[in-house]
Amino acid sequence: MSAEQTKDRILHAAQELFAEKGFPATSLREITQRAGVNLAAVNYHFGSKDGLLEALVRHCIEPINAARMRMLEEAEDAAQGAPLPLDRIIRIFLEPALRQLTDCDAKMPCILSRMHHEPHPGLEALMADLLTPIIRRFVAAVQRTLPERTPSEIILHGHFMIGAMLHLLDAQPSMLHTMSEGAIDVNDNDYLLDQLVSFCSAGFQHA
Amino acid sequence: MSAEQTKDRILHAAQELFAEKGFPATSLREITQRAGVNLAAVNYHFGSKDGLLEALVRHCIEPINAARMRMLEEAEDAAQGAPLPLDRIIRIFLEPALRQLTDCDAKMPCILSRMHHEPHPGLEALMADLLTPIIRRFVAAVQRTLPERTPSEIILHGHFMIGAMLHLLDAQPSMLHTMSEGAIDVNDNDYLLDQLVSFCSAGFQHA
DNA sequence: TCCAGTTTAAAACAATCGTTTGAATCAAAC
DNA sequence: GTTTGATTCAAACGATTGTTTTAAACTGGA
Repeated sequence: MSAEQTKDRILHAAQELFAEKGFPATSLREITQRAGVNLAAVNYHFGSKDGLLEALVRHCIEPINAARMRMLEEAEDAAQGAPLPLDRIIRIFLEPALRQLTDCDAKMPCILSRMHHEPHPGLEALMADLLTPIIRRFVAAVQRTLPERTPSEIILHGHFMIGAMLHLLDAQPSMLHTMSEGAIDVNDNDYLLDQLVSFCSAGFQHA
Repeated sequence: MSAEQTKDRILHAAQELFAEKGFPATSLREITQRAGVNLAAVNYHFGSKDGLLEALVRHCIEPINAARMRMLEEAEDAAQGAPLPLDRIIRIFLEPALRQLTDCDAKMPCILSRMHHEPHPGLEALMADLLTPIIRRFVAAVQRTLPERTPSEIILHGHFMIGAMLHLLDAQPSMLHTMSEGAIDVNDNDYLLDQLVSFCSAGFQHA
């Protein structure tokens, strides 16, 4: 097995287990067993368990943020300087994250929410580093659409939006399913995305 | 020291440490040391570390839910059968939770968010048991105000609202503070509550 | 074929974990 | 003052943790 294959299998197993049980409750033996590699491979390839976590965070977040940046730039280019509709901006922010639910192995709780809520030393700073440029970019876009809003208001509303998104991504679809007595199709990600975009768009524009 | 004092000190120390570092990463030795009690006291009074977690969850959640129930019933009684304004319902749901931020020791990350996101076996079911009656009660109240909404829609919007609330309660005020370059006063809980209520009220009423 | 560098394998490391034990201590009832 | 039950204490238990070590297996270029 090549080195890249080994690293990928470790990352994949770690993503599943961290999402399912959290970082401290997951042992390296569990990860390497599921990945089918030797225990020492984690320390060899990633230096430490903490190193694996940081690599996993980057591995999961960076593609999402890259997609957000690309889609926002394409939309702004196409608009030729005109402000984008608010729901368009919000959808561009939310869709790459929610798409994880569709692309990932079925039923896997999403690692993205776990990364935001895992209280690990240094992780919050790393997440802030990865998210700050994206947030600034989207705040600027919203400000062009809602010029009467202050940046602080937009940031606070974005905070609410991210919270709603993370909670939807979290391992709680069962809660939604049981509470609605099966009426909500938790696998219909297009519907969930539409509803979330509408909810947040209205929230941003509140009187 | 009486037995009740011992249990309270353990609960208090556990609340701080679980909120700060999460459940699996917090050792009983750390808790008992901070509480100033003997290590064996946890197993004596709560049976096990898991038993302590369950007791803490009930200790933290039940007062909030009791306040929600009481305030909603008082408001409905005063309205004499008329539907309550939406923002009134939402404020009654959010305020008892956000008040924790004011009442708790300053700067303490809120345990409420951690409890929702800690992936511990059995904890999700316990949280569902504690929250289900409250949610059903509030869904019924909202449905009287927004009769054109289906229960499923209200539940989904409530899900978004809870996500926004938990993210605000989470240990991320520093993120808000730095992103807004200090313009957002993260200690002004009245302002944060007002904004969250407005955001969610608009979200519930979206076209 | 040989060799240098890389990756894996199994075992052992010290440290820490939750839990249990049994004696010591406490408070109150008789 | 003695007894009884509840509570606290220090110590130790076995198990598991992340990490390191040593040798074996593999890799691709001369």
